[in-house]
Amino acid sequence: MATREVADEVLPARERIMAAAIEGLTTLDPAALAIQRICDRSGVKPPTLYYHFGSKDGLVAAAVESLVAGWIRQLDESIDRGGTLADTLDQAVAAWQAMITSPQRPFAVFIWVSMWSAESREALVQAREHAQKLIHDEIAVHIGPARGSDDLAGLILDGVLGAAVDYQLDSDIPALRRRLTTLTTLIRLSTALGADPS
Amino acid sequence: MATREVADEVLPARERIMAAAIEGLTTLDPAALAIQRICDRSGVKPPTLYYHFGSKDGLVAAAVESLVAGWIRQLDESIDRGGTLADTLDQAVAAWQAMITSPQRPFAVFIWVSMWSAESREALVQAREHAQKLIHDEIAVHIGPARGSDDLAGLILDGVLGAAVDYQLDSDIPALRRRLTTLTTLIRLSTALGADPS
DNA sequence: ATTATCTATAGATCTATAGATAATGC
DNA sequence: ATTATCTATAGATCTATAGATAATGC
Repeated sequence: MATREVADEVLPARERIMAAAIEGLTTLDPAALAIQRICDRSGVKPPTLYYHFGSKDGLVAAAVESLVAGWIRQLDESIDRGGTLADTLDQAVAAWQAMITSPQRPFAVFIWVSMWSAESREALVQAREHAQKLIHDEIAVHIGPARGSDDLAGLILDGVLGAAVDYQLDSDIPALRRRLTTLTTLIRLSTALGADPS
Repeated sequence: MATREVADEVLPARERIMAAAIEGLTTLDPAALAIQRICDRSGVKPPTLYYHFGSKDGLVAAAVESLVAGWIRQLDESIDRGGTLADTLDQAVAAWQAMITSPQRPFAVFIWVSMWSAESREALVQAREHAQKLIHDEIAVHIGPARGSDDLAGLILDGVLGAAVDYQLDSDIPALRRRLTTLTTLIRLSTALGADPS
């Protein structure tokens, strides 16, 4: 008998399959998503996988949905409401850095799925909107509802996405940190001036 | 006989294969990169492809190298040296928008390859550095060599990358334009203050 | 002689399913 | 009776190559 690699044998098969699919998605190698590999890692035979998820696309969609829910939870928890703007920004940098460098590579999965899986695109659009709203609300706490503050929140998100792509390319943590702090510096600058890009 | 889809029959086989591989890469569907499909589209049999490129990885690496060279040429040509900062930024937005929305989707390929092909990563790192240097030099023309201006150039690139990911997700051209102009507005703001994030 | 291309196929995958069987809940 | 899992396999890929043959350059 092969060793189960991903999940403990006591978990229900459905959850073991999910865990193995998520593990495959986060390795970022499209070939790693093979049904056979997922079955090997979850100690299950293909018919069991198809019984629970219907198809490979169905499994990927379910795994992405689970990942997205986790990201949103993680983002919500990382927001420290009530501090100064400087504190909030420092904590945001720490949270983003942790997400970008974590082994689950949420941003990399986000980017990869946004290009590969039309079926899961809607879930990603909603995750993006949720994240942008979080950032926007946090800015609004400190500078009030300024004109253009929603665009500013979008720009911050883009900067973080870009930094995640860079990190995927060079795996350079000091450079990542510099990119994120450059971003927050610019936010500070911009909000100090009223965040009105016109 | 099947119709040749990608390149005219008079081109040498090697170039027809390259054209088909690039077309496959830019469709962004990993499955579309199959050897058989590339052969069908270039009117060639597999042994001819292997004769010229040795392996699938070799072909992908050659195609990426060709794409990267094209991107760099395109970026170089899009720089209008000698105008005001405002003119330069307007033209940069137009050039970035054109690249992001072009059918060859250079940013999407860039991002996709950066995650998928370890072999081609070095070419992408160099392309990124070249682009950052271009942006940096253009800023330096207008505000002089300021402290932090290289970080600012990196941030601009990240913002463009992030906007490209967003566009991949929602295909929303007005939103893309807004994201890019928000970015250039912030550059204007930042350079007006001396581009010193400290 | 060398360079380029083909016919034909090996051998390893991959997704998915038919049909049998075991476990579970009423 | 229903739910969950298995054995076994179909059928369609996929990458890559052995070996024959045509085209080209000296």
